[in-house]
Amino acid sequence: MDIRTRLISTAEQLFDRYGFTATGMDRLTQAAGISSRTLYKHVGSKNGLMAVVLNERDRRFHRLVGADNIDALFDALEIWFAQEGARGCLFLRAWGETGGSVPEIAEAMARHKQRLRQRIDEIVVAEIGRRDDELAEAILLLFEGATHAATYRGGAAVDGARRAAHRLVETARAPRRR
Amino acid sequence: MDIRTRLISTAEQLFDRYGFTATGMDRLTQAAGISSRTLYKHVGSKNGLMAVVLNERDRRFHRLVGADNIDALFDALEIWFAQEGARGCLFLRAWGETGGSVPEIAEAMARHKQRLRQRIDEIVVAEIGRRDDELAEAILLLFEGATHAATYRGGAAVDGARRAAHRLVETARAPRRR
DNA sequence: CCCAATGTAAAACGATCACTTTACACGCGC
DNA sequence: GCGCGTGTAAAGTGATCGTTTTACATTGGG
Repeated sequence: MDIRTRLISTAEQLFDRYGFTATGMDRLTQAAGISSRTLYKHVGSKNGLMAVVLNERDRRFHRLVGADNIDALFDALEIWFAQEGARGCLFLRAWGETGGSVPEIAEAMARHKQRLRQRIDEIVVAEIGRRDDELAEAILLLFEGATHAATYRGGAAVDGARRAAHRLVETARAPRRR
Repeated sequence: MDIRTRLISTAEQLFDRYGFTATGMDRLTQAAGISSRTLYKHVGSKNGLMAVVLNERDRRFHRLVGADNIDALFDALEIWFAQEGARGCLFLRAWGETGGSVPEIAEAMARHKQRLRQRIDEIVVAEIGRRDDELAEAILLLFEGATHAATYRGGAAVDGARRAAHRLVETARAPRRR
């Protein structure tokens, strides 16, 4: 495995499991099996590494969340949690741990959330045949909610989100009685 | 103001703004205007302080989220964010930063989430006149989603969650067509 | 064949970490 | 009026932080 890839995926795992600030560079270099000199040649700094980890995770995330219907969206989330565990959104966690004051990290998180919203917009169009901002916002909130509630409620949170999303899609499809 | 109260509310602010691990004890004692000796007499350790902060926040949170209808629930969230800003759930953040391995903190977060769910159960009963686990779960997810999405979408996230919750309540009130 | 690139190991950098200790000041109850 | 509880200030604990440096190995291409 490429040394940079190994570094990034090791860092992602340690950051996710133990937190960003709590994960020291020594622990990281040791786990990745590289010297600290090499690490700094590759990513410049700890903040740089965090940003690289987040951007790589974003790509991986959007490769997984690729289909265009509600079920596929929440299935992807369920698979993600089954594979890696649920400890909340890593982007928000990085942003929170750095007080939002590291530009590269704040930008990585903003980009990720913006892309997620776009993905959901596309799913909404595929589901009901037109744009619906209110519905998309609701699905985003359910997705975000499931991401975080899954840390303490497990996979049931994803089920609940999927069911609620379906109900909302139904009411959006049917002509509103009002 | 009582010295202990001042310590706890100062700590809560710093932890929330800059992160738990990133906030050092020196910065904390200086901001609270107390000696480190006094701090350790009161809360024993940094983890102890974190747990105390969380439990105190839980009390304050449930004092605010006291009413028993959907609007009041999300109004409370909106007020909370207006007063203190939105940086995600502090309980989940503490749990994540400590890797879930500090019992006092893990318990504080579990208690908080359990009480939140109970609160929502009561609101559901008040709204539709009977228990409805699926609806309660959905509202919890919307609440959790709004809490986290508000960090990057602002108050609009709370509006969206409230509207979605209302729609779900409507469909739960009406006899299900199926 | 040698140079440049890329890696390692290990020590050192000053700063900061959570926490303890020493020494001293005040106020209140018995 | 003395002791005790509660506070401060400040130095010191050893460990660990992120990062840089020094010195040396390996390797592939011109």
